[in-house]
Amino acid sequence: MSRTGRPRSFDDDQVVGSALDLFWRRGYAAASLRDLKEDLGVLPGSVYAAYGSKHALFLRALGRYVDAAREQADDMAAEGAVLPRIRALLLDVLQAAQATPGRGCMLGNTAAELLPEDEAAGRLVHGGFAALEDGLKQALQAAQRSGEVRAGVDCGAQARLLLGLMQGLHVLARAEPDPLRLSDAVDAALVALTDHSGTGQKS
Amino acid sequence: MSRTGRPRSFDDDQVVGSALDLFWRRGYAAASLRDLKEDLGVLPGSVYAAYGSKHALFLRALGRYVDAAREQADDMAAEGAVLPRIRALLLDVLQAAQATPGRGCMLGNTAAELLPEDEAAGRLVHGGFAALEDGLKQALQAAQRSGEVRAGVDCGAQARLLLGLMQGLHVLARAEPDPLRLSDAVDAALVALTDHSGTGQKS
DNA sequence: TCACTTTTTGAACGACATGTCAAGAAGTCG
DNA sequence: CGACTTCTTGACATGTCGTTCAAAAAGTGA
Repeated sequence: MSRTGRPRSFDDDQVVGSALDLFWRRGYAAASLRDLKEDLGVLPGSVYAAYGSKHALFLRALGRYVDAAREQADDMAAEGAVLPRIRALLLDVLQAAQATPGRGCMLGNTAAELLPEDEAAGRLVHGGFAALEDGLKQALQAAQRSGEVRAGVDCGAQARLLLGLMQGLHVLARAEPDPLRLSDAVDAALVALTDHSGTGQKS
Repeated sequence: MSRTGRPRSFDDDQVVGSALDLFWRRGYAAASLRDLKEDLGVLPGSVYAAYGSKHALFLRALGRYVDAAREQADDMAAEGAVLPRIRALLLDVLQAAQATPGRGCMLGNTAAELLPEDEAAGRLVHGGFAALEDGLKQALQAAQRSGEVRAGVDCGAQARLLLGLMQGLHVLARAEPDPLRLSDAVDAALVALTDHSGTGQKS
């Protein structure tokens, strides 16, 4: 059935998308609803009528980011070689830091600014991290079955290590004039996963 | 020579220390000077007379944190086994997250909130990260000379990896109800540094 | 066309932020 | 003691924030 009354003048997806962009760049507290008006022409009153509060809009935007992270996590164990894909994922953190500085990861940004006080945001962030960790773990396990990853490796622990490194790179890259300088840390994390028979042994 | 006039009623070190504690817990923007009054009894007017601005006081507090990080970095290559000390350093991140949640690392917090816009803070954070990276690298190189670390290891890259993991753990621990769950990621990063002749090889 | 419903609009509110300032308090030095 | 200097104090200026609200605008359905 159709609703009566004046229709919305803005598109919900566009508003949430622009809100995500704004919160991602500036953080939650530093992004004001008047800034959103600048970006979208939507006045605070309309935001309140549509979403209830600034915090509710933030959770919508964060939820969209988490959905995107979930998709990325699901694509991680796709066909083909896994390790190059994980390598590209981590190097992309550094590339993005160089191309568009000051963004970082919305999950990490939110964790640093609002957790653990903000429980609703905490649930979303935790879900995003859990999805990424699980995606990495599944991908590593698949790679282990195909022989791409050494047999003795604890894929769960390695997934947590890689996720931790990823978040750490987001942070370090902010303070680094040349983020790509950190690239060799990615390779250092990955070489431990592959087989090195006949190398690095005592004579 | 002694100065004339009414003497300060507060101790500079105490104020900077309490400011550090406050900024560390709440972040820069969310910590107001009136909060400092609550903690110390020092009114905003006195803060401005003594330090010039909220931002200047923040830089003083951040500078103190960086000094402490430098000391920690210097202690890293002390005598005795290095890897257990690095392991303890990383596990302590998780322990601290469990014992006193919501603090994280002041360097990472500042990077996430203020960088790269705030250039003065950026220089301090960069210096702190550089000191930690160099401390880890020096420690790993010393451990390599003593045979504790395998010969083929790139200590610079490993230092960046460990620093990245450390910062990442600070972030992940905020969203984790049980931070110690991430402990195995620390060991996963460290086992790659030691010698494993005769293990993990194909039959 | 005309009631009816919903959204938009812009002003306004109260709370709180940083930063300022004049007056009083509390020391030091001749 | 008394002049001088500095610090403290609390009120205040100014601005911005999230949020609310009444009135105008713009649709829908009979």
